[in-house]
Amino acid sequence: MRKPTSTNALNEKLITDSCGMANALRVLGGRWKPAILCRLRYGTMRYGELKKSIEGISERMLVAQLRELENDGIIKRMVYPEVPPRVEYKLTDLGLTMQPMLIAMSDWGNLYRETTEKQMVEI
Amino acid sequence: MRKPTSTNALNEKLITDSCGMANALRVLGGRWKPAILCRLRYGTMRYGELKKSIEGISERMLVAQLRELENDGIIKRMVYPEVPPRVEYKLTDLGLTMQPMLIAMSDWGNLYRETTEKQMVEI
DNA sequence: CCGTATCCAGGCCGATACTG
DNA sequence: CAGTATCGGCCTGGATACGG
Repeated sequence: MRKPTSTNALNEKLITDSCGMANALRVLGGRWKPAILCRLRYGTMRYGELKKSIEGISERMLVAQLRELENDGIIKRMVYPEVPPRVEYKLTDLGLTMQPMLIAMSDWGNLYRETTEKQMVEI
Repeated sequence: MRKPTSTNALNEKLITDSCGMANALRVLGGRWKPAILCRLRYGTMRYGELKKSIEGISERMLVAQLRELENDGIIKRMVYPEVPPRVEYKLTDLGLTMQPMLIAMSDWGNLYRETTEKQMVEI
């Protein structure tokens, strides 16, 4: 960046990359979205299963984060007209394309924790 | 996840992965951190260069995000005792290990934008 | 079982002014 | 040039109670 031969090309790449990262962060950056996405990587789950599986989450936030992921096209919500009601969530095809990114983030996050000895609380 | 043979092993993996992602998000999740990290990927930059390069950022936020990245061990701040003062920022070795993750995020974010036709503003 | 509705606290972040 | 200091709005997210 000090003395680039082609400033315009580099600037375009910077913008593209920054926007890409910002896009990714906007979609998966939420207090509980990592936990939700991790769980749905292994298959379909019901609302109640998610709630029980994610310790500490409130119903308000679970619904809110699920709705955002749904609106962003990452997960699909399937309602079965039964009594008692059943609602299942699964990744969409677009959601499945996140896998390499999610693995890269998980790997680096774990490397970071091991390197710095800082530990996180969230599940 | 519906009927796992070994619930404990899966739960541990879920926790590890979620914590990893949460760690990663805590470190690089900030309004301007994508922009900063993208720029430092290409080499050392001065404070003023960063400020000029990142459109719309205020000095307060630039300093704040730089300090957080520094405290998290991602970037190094180098002060040269000259007049006028000169301060340079660069990625640490730990910061360099983020590259695969950053690329994965940038790639997916761009794929997401192309797929959904949603566009972002941030640089 | 699967959610909504309401209230509210804390922190993120922008704008502005000032300094070694 | 490279920052600090201060104020204030807004949005995220937590707690709690209620509904189909």
